[in-house]
Amino acid sequence: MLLSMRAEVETGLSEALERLGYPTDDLGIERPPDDVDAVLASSVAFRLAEVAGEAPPVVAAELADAFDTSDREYVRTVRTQGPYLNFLPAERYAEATLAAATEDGYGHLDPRDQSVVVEHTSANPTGPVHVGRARNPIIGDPIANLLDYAGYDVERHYYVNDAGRQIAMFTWAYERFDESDLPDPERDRPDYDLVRYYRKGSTFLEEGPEDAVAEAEAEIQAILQGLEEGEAESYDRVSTVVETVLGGMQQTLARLPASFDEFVRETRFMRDGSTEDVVARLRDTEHAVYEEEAWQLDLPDIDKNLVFLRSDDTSLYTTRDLAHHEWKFENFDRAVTVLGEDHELQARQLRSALDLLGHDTDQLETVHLSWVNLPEGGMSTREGTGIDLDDLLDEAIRRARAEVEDRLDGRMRDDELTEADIDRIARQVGIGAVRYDIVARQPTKTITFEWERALDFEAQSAPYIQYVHARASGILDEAEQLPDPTAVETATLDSEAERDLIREIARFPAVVEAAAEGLEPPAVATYAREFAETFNSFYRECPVLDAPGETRRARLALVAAAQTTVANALDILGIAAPESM
RNA sequence: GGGCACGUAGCUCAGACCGGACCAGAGCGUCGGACUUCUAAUCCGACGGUCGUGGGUUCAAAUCCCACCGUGCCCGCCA
Repeated sequence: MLLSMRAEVETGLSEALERLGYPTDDLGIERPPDDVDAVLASSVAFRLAEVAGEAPPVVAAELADAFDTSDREYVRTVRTQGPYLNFLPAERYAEATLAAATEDGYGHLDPRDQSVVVEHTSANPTGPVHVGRARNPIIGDPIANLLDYAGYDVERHYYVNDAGRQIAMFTWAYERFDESDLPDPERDRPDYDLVRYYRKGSTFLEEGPEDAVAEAEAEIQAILQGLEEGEAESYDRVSTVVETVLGGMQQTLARLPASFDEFVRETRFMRDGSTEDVVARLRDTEHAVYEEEAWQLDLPDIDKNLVFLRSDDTSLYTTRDLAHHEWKFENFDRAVTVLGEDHELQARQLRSALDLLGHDTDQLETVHLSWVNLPEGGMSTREGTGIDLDDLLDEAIRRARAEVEDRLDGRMRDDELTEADIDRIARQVGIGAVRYDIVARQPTKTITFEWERALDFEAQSAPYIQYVHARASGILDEAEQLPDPTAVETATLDSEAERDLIREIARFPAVVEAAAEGLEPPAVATYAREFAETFNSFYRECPVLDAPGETRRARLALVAAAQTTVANALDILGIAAPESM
């Protein structure tokens, strides 16, 4: 609803400015501070002061007079407070907000008829997903959700690196070593099973006898060549390892949950000839140079040359990724990629090379994530350092369960939680807490992973927000009959707590719009927390079920609207909204 | 050495892209209060900050520009 109100303010203010002969290019519309009784404000008067030859407050008063509120649906009055213009909402604003927010899809913007592919996670299928990698789906999934809410047709892709050296080495190791040479797997799962070969192979190459290592290198090289030449046998050997490990990784990711519409395999772009085709076209560009027996691109504004064809005529990761992105451009209007910060240079080279090939690279956006480190250092699948995401989730659920059981005695609500409820709550709260801890922070900031903080259920955390949903659900549950939200007297909702809550509900679609625009899930996380605070004040001050007549009806409608809003905000973040906890 | 990012209360962060009611807001921690009232995973209060440092632009700077300091990442015919 805030979006509609803003549109009215924009046209109204433009008209007023025009009438007075002022420029209309900068309306200075902003959100007023919480203690101001307005929904929107403008600071134009500051900038107009010089043109007008008057002090800002004088200009503001002049504008307030010129603003025509007679035909406005949502703007009731314009008031000045010093140099600021404050726009106060009409009762219709509250009515429309309640009506809109009780619809299940509240927060979804109008469809745009534009497709976007969100690629995220894309971790190499070398072993179990660790906590460092988990930042990618935990931010990538909400980015996809956000674009979906913003009206795009979204597809979620996981790009599977099945053609690289790592995978060739893994394949060799898997075939070369025997199970009896390996330690027991940490879990009875295919990715935990196979990663042992990967680690064993990696250690062997570093520490093994010289001639055996040379022999292994030759075998790895042969696998890579086989892939390059399109030999079916090489593809089969590699895919045994890749598909098995990937299957295991998907089980972990599904717990978050993060799911994908398509797993796009890198080898696809070797087999269909598109990588070769890219190479041919790159060679014809004026930036192509042949140096040290390899084809390279001397890209504008990038110091480092990009090698796109090795001296042995094989392609590189980035070459194949170029073919991959040309395919994305053919099939989607926009492409968003969520990558680790170590790919920053590679992403710039990719963009620049795509530009060279004649693509509109404005369609391509990249979100870079900084590392999640342990207090003692980084995480690595190959070295086996780091914490498996499964372990983190298990521990989170275990602690959440202990918490639920602790609270059982002091529980005021007289419902009986079944064993199944306790399981459900532990899972929702435990996993929610892990996700919120990561999604709420700016991706550019390095995270040092600490158990205590990641699993703090009382901080600014998921359970705090989930609790609001449970409280709202509890009230609605007991109310039995819900009022028609379009037929309640919103005027009875006149306390500060009620007005604040309406205001927060109304702002949700605008939050979605801005967060989608900037690809910023943390903005939704912050909103959800602020929303929860506002709801909790309302909850404390305004009894719903025991309120008299029309007040009860109106408050019930308000609680229903709040429940939908918080449920959908959590939905964007990929965090469960518990009915009870 | 070069490129990119980050630096805000003791700790973890929001605010920065788009300067304005911010002489800066949360949470944790510490201290003190509130459960006969729709779930206390809640709420209320107190203590706590030269917004890394220095300069500049502006009527106005946490926010924009420059320099410096500190930290992370990258600078492979790896991915």
